[in-house]
Amino acid sequence: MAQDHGERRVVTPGFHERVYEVVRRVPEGRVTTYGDVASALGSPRVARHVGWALAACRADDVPWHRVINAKGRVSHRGDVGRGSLQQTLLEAEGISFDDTGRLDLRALRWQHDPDADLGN
DNA sequence: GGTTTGACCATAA
DNA sequence: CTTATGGCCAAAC
Repeated sequence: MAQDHGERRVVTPGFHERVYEVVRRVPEGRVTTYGDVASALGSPRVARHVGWALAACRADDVPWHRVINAKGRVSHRGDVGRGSLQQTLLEAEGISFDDTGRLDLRALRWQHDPDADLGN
C-alpha cells in the first residue's frame, strides 16, 4: 500500500523514546500495563512494541519493572529471570504479589496523565 | 527491502 | 481456570 500521510500513522517512527518517557512518569509503588502505555502513545494496538521497546531499553532512568501485562502479571517470554527480578523490584516499592504471581491491578494500575505534562 | 520476531491484548473454546 | 488463534506494527536480520 501507499505511504501514509503521517497523520494516518498511529505510531511515530522511533516511538521507543515515547515509551520511555511514559514509563519514566510512572510513580513509585504504582504499575501500568503495556496496553495503557501504548494507548497513551495513541495506539493500544502497539502494546507489543512497548514490551519490545522495554526489552531493548538499557536506560537506568526507565522503571521498566513497573510495566506489566493486562493480567496483572509479570511477563517473561523466554527469560523467566527477568520476571523474578521484576517482582523483586516491585516488592521493594511496596507492591505485594499473589500466589499466582499477580498483583492488584485494580488499585495499582496507573495511566499516563496528559495534564501532568502541562502542570508538571 | 521482504521475512521473522516479539516482555501483548482480546476473543473463543 | 487454561490453551489456542488472530491481529497489530516497529525493529532486527
